[in-house]
Amino acid sequence: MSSFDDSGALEGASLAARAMAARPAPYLDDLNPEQRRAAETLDGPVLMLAGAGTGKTKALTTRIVHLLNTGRAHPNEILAVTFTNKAAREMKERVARLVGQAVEGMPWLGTFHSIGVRLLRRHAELVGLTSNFTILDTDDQLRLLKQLVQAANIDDKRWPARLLAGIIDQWKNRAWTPDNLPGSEAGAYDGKGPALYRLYQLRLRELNAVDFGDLLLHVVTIFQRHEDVLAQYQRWFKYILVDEYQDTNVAQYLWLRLLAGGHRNICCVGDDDQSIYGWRGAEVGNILRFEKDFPGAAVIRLEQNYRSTPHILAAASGVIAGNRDRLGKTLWTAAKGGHKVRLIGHWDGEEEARWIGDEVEAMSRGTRGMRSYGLDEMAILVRASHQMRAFEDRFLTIGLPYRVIGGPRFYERLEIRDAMAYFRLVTSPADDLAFERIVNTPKRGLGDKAVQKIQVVARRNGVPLMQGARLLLDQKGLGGKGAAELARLLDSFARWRRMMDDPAMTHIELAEIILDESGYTAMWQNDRTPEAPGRLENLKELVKALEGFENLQGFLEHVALIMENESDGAGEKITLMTLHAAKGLEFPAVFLPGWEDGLFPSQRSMDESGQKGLEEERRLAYVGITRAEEVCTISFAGNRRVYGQWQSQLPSRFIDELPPDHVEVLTPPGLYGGRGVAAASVETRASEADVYNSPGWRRLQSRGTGRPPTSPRAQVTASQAVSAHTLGERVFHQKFGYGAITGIEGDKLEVVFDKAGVKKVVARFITGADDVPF
DNA sequence: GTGCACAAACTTTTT
DNA sequence: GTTTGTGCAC
Repeated sequence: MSSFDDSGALEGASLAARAMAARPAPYLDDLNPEQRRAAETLDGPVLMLAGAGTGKTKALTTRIVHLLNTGRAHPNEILAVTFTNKAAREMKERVARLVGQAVEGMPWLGTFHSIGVRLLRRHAELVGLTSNFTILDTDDQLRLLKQLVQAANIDDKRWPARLLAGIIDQWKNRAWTPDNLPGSEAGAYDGKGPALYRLYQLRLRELNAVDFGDLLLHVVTIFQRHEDVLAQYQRWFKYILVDEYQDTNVAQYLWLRLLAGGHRNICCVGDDDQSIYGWRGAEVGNILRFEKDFPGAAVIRLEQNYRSTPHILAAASGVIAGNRDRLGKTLWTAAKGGHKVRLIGHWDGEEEARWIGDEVEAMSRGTRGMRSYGLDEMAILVRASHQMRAFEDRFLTIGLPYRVIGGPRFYERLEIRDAMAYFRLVTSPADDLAFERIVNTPKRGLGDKAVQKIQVVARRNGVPLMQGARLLLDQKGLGGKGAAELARLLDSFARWRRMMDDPAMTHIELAEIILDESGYTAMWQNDRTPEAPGRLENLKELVKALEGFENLQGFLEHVALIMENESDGAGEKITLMTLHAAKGLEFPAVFLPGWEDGLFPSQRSMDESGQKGLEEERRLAYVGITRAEEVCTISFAGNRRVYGQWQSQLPSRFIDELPPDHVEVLTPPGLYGGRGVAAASVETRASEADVYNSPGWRRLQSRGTGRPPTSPRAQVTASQAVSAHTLGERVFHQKFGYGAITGIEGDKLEVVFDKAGVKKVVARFITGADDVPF
């Protein structure tokens, strides 16, 4: 079975030999009893239910080491799958650290997708591909689908290609090929979904391309149709380990079940309470029914938490307790003391950002009896990425260094994708999508019409576009400037391809030559827009990234599978990211802003998936809280701009679910001052948009959080009773229309107008608005 | 064929 | 408030 011996196999063997020689297993002493059981129960199916912060990676990596140490498997006979490259990397590092040697010899430790690619490259011909197939990203995929939709004469206004892309994705997640698509799906996409799906798969095969879903689906298909191939791998992979099992979709589940079918030595690690990828096809059901799938499975619960303080843990448990359908775990900790979860409400999103910015600065100095926290120890976790904006704006103005994780990824940028298209086209001339992308970038006078002509010729002759273009030129089907430019481009590609085969030329030089001679670099150099320099910078970085690879092909594959951006790690910065991106991470201090109904839990999630959606949102809340080690600060705003329109917000229902004993309610800034006579009268005028009169806040107050039932909002106005106006009051302005007062400075008012935005106006131009607020 | 102006649709979450 | 798509003038 030499074909299995990948590059690392040699080191792998020596590593195993070395490990085997070391009989004792001191590494096991480091584990608690449950972790130890998880690491030592090597044979047969094992389900490790590992709560947040319970040391699951430790247990998992120790298990790998133990497998090696007991001589049960060579490093290259262990299949270990993770979801993210980061998790894979971490696991490799930790195994290496435990063994005391680099683990290059674990070729089958990787993400589902990267392992899928490797398997598929080996057996591509079994699904009608050749092993040098291209991996399309979502953008290519969408463009391809758009073409098909338009060709089918479908009104893509009513039936956007995007929708179809989503539908097909879901089908692939469920391991439904065009051939085994259930009848229930017949009506999808105006009844044309199934046919288009078939067409799409056909087209992909013609292009010798696959999308992300195919990386798993094709492999499943191969395993199902070719028993011999499956048997080969069943024998080879003696032990299987799966991380984040709660995130697997049906295709991945089938993939695993097929592979584990023989010996059943499969160990799945997961936490049903942290399943947050249902929208991507993940099936919590997979983990819930593991014991049914693998009768006699050992179920091991890791419940001792080593990360968070008791208050934080209690808050998280309180929230997650609202979910049904749980396997049930009770996290506990030996730790004592610590801060309660802090809760604070704000007037609007900007004030929230302002407060958090100030608080971050204060905490980095050390306040409120807390130790001082470095910026690297703090993170802000948001539900949706657009929430980051307010923070970025604020942090830029106060000069607080921050880092965004998971924003627009490097490889997704326009210039990178263009450059990649050039590279792709050099390595695989049949890549029509790449061709279409760059024929006219930079502008060569080859617009839609020219491209259409090329397509006609190519289709008629059954050849890729590149060849079709050549034919078109030969038949003089194109005139003028366009023809000359096209000829030049084709010649260039022929030349670059020869260079690629020239051993004297490195792929880095080649990449530079391509970008240069194509005029692509020049295009940006001549561009006067402010982002042009940054794009050139990115192109340089792209070329630099090539250094780590042997050739262009290797690089292209790498980029297709790397979804995370390697953001600059230099300097102390506070981290800004989504809750999804934060899974698996931990920070001493965590801020969780935007806990408002509709935003979090997300309205869309609830509309689309009802109770199931709400439960997933709740798990997201759980994930968020459990990221915090020492300080967790939850906040919400009473008003927020949504699509540029101001909306009043209610505190999240999850806030009601926080156990009061473990929560400390903070007073927002500027809300001190005496409570005078004005308070009572003012309160009656308070608009419904008022945070502190909202049902959620009132519930909070009445639950004995140690605060008198007086509305804090009343206190504000008391101190400013000199003004005839109050914060939050609805007003009318001749020119700007209706709005709400957000700031008072003497006779100057800051008003947020429904249509006109924030304005500073003088009080006498304002009249009260008696209509129903918001 | 290119570039600009305006309208509309839109924002979860990502391998 | 943003991005993306469409229509129109050059």
